[in-house]
Amino acid sequence: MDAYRLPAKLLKALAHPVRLRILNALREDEECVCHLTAVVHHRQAYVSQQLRFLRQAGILQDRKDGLRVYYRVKEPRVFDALEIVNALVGVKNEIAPHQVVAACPCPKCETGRE
Amino acid sequence: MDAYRLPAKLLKALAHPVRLRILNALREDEECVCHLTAVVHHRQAYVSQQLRFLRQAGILQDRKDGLRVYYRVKEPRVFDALEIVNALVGVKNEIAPHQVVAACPCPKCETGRE
DNA sequence: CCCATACATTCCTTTTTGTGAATATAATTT
DNA sequence: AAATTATATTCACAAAAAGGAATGTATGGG
Repeated sequence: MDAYRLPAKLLKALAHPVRLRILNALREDEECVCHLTAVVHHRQAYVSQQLRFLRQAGILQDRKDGLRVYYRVKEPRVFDALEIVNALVGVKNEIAPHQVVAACPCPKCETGRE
Repeated sequence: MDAYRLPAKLLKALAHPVRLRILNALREDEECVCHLTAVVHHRQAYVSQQLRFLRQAGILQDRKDGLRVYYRVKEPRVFDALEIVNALVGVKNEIAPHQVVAACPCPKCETGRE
C-alpha cells in the first residue's frame, strides 16, 4: 500500500544540513572523502557516516582508486529537487567549481595548487 | 553560515509517509481536516499533529470556516520537488480528483454523494 | 445555556536519529 | 613486514521525532 515510504526515506536522507552540504560539493564532479572532509569542516569519521547514509539511500555511489574513495551523485535530478526546495525557502547556494582546499592531499587539489 | 539549515528543515517536514499522503490529497484543492482524516486513515488528533507540523514548516496554510478548518498548500512548487523525488524512487502517485469519502461530512463530500 | 461537532493541544512513552570517541580495515610505501 | 595514509565501522549516549491517549477549545444549533 505505501507508495509514500520510499520517497519519505529518500527525503529523510536529504533532510540534514551536513548531508546537503556534501551533496552541494558533489554538484559538478565526484570527490574523494578527504576532500569532502576538508570542505565540510567535520571529522573524517563523521563525514564517512553521512556518506554511508547517502549511499544506503541510493543517492551516492562510490568508486575506489588506490587509497582513496571517490563519491558521486548517482542521479543529477536530485539537484533539481533540491533547487526547488532552496527556492521555496529563499536560499541559493552557489556552485563552487571544485574549491581547492589546502588541507586536502588529493590529486585534484594538488594540481590546483601547482 | 548555514544556508543548509532551512532547506533541511523543509525536507524533514516532507520526509514522512503520512505527511506525504496528506500533501497528495491537497494537490488540486484545499480540504478540511475531517476529509483528510478520512482519506489518510488515522485518528483525527494524529492528523492534526501532522498538519501542525506542515503548517509550522510553512508548507500549509489554514482557513477557518465555521466549525471546519480548511488546509491548503501554500506553494504548489513543493509538488514539483516531490514529483522529482517520486521519479527517482520509481513511484508515481496518481492524483485522485477529490475522493468522496463516506466517513466525511464536509460539504464537498456531501455534494459528491447527492 | 447546554450540547454536539470539528479541530487542537498536551502529556507521556517508545523509537529513531545525531554525534562523539575509539577502533578497525585496506591499500601503499618504506 | 611494519608503518603510514585514507576510509569505514562500532559503541555509547544525548537529543529529537513518532505516535498513542486523554483532554482542551471554539463554533453552531437546540
